[in-house]
Amino acid sequence: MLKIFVRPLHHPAARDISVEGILYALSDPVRMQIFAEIESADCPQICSNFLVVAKKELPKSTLSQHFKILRESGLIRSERKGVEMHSTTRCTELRDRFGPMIRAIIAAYQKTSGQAKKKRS
Amino acid sequence: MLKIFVRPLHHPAARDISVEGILYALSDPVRMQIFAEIESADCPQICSNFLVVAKKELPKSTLSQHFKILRESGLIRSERKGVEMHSTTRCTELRDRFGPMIRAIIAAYQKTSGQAKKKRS
DNA sequence: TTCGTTAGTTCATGACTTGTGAACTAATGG
DNA sequence: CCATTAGTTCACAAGTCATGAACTAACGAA
Repeated sequence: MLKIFVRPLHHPAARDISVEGILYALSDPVRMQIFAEIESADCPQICSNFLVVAKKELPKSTLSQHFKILRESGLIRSERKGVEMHSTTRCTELRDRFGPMIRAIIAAYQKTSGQAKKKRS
Repeated sequence: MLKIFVRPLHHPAARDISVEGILYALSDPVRMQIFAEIESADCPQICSNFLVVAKKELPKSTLSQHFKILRESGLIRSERKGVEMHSTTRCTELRDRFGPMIRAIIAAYQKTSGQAKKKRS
């Protein structure tokens, strides 16, 4: 049968990473948590996607989408390692392009998470 | 007839402002532009909503929604001044709660805006 | 007072997005 | 070659967003 299912794993070039795209990616609590975990585990940290997340009671397809959005926003770089997927933050490129923004976001998130009573909308 | 149409103009308390809500609000290019304009026009700057925006070729209802999202995320404070609406950034509260995050986002946005070739999704 | 204008909100709805189960791929280990 | 693990893709229901139409609310002029 030989269906060719190349799955390209697209990562944007550094110059194509936008502030808006990053903010959008991190505006979801699940993605923020995932990214903060990868980021704070000593940059650049390599980890299996679904071990990092410890399933979080979310379906695989949902997590797969979240990782895709993080990847395509330029925040993480993913590589297939055998049957697993490993992700690292693109922290050097991100710092070069956006200065202290990412660090400031993670710091603010870690300082305030779990204490807001309301959410948007 | 005397319909009472109180329109409350809700602003969240500082402790209820979340990082995710702010990132979501600023992940839209129109809102980012509006906020950057208010913010960079010397904090806290008071300005008529629709003059700041100079209509941007968007319908009023759309802009009204964008201002509402900025307001309810906690980024701006709005006040009715006669027939106009005036907004200021809540920069002191935001700095107290989130440190340099907002400034870092605006700086990164101003440094890179207009140069990304692709956008999210 | 009433009319007109300006500034903005609310509502309804159609278009787009997002989350998820089901079915799939792809690598590895018996 | 079958089973298992890890993850992706697809389809579609449910939710969110953008916008025109209709409205409010303040003010100025006659």
